[in-house]
Amino acid sequence: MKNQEIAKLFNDIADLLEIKGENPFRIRAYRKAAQNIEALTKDVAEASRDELTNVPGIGDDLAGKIQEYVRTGQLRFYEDLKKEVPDGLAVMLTVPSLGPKTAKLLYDKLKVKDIDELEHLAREHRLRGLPGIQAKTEENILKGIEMIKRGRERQPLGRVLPIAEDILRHLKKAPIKQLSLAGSLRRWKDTIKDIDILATSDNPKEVMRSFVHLPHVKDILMQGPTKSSVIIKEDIQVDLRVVEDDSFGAALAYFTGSKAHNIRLREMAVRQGLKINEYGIFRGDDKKVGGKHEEDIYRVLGLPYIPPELREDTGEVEAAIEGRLPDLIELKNIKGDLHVHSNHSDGSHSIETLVEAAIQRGYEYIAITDHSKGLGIARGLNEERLLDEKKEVEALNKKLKGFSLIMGVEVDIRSDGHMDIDDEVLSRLDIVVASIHSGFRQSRQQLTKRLISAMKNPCVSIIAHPTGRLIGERDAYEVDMDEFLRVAKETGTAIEINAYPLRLDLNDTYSKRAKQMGIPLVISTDTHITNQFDYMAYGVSIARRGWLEKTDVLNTLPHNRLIKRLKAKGDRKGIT
DNA sequence: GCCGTTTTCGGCCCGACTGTTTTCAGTCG
Repeated sequence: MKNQEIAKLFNDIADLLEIKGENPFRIRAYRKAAQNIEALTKDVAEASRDELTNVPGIGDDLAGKIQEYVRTGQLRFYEDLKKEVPDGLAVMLTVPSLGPKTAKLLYDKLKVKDIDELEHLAREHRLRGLPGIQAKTEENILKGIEMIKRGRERQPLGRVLPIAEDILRHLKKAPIKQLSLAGSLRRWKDTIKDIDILATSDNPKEVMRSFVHLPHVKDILMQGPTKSSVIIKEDIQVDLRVVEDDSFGAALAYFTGSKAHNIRLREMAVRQGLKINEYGIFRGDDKKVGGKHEEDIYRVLGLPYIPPELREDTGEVEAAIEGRLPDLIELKNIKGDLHVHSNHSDGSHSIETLVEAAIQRGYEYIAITDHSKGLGIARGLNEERLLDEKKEVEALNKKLKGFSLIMGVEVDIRSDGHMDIDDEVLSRLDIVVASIHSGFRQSRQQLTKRLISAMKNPCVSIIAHPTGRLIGERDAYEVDMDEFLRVAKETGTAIEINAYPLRLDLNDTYSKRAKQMGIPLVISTDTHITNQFDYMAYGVSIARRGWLEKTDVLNTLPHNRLIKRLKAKGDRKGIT
């Protein structure tokens, strides 16, 4: 897919236009288009001109630019633009507190065009004296550079959420009435840049004081009467906003975002003679018609409530208008976990212990899917040990009431595309989860071929963590996702949304695409130790962000129907 | 640069905080 590439191109163009001081709405058009292309499930390289202009935010001009880029591998307009704006100047925009105006000023007056030079001049106090720049600005620029060096990239949701919840627990000691996470955390985005918190209080001043004095805080970025920002020890920015109780809903909607979603709502509001801000929704001049509850905003606009996970302006507003919002899957719909490791391979617990933990979580079943022999490091099972495990599972199953163990394996897809366990043995299992654990550096073609050969094996029920990404540690390996999804559909193979916080693989965008194509999905945790069963919430959040409903996910089915579905593939009876 | 139950031209979301200013521009979300 060229989508990411083109999105980056448009964002780069927007940066350059900003430095040039171009019309801000033109700049916004590029950013908007970039964002929509990024979220698009269809490959723009294969889209017709009509299909392109049908994408919101893409008109004739940008469609032409996309086609030029797809056809020639570059864009004349961008190449010309780069000649006008010196190389590397756009990088300066990554410094917090330094925007396009200042970057341009620094270049015009001092010929500064990269961050090292900027740091040097700031240290020598040679920036001050320029219009609008004094000691404090110099200091802030140095602080910003410091932050970049520490690396403020996005962090995995699973790492940030527990920290955020701990901050909430501490904040509750302040005189607070209502308290909520907002921002991308509340939308359950898979990576998080900063933690947004909203509170209501009769004594905002005291809340702000408590906030900046939390034990987590390393540095205070700003502190105002209703809004403060700090950096915590984990190098994450935390923003706290305090409003009155009567504005809680409006503020929550506002701070949950996404920005693009909010802009859509506000545009709708303006057309209806309404105005939305963080204090409420207003008719005409200043008559407040809602804002205490988040639902007010949507109700007054004539829309059904849109869940936070959908608020990305990727079609949810249109769906709301047309009354076709999905009835999103919920954690409580999940009836069992289909990817679980025991101490037969690299898990920490006996199968009995896993069963107890699963029952505690209200599950009806789990699948035992230990590694196959190719994964020596994980004490993977050969055919013989696998069949021994099967006997143990069968014996346990006889003793269990109201709970079922499903006997399976996580079979390694070898580098030549063969399964690491004999087909005859695979066919005797209830479920076969196949995945790639080696040869990540193979070509896109080879990797795609391996996945396809696994899906064409009638014994393989599910492809686990299909792109192999580990957020912040390892990029997804190269797979032709179009081809992968097409074959999944053709063979009736289910695809896993792996809920392990560093994986979250499939991601939200591809989950949505898989759903649209009618491919069955499962949500599994890849549990190696019992408390990892709780990662299911992260998997469900990806599913919700992918617009999935209960009926799109196989492990919402009761045990007998699940087994039928899984067997249907091998019998080539099709999926019902 | 996009877009249209006000519009094919003239609009385009809204406000807090900071620093450098004597009333506001720049940045951010």
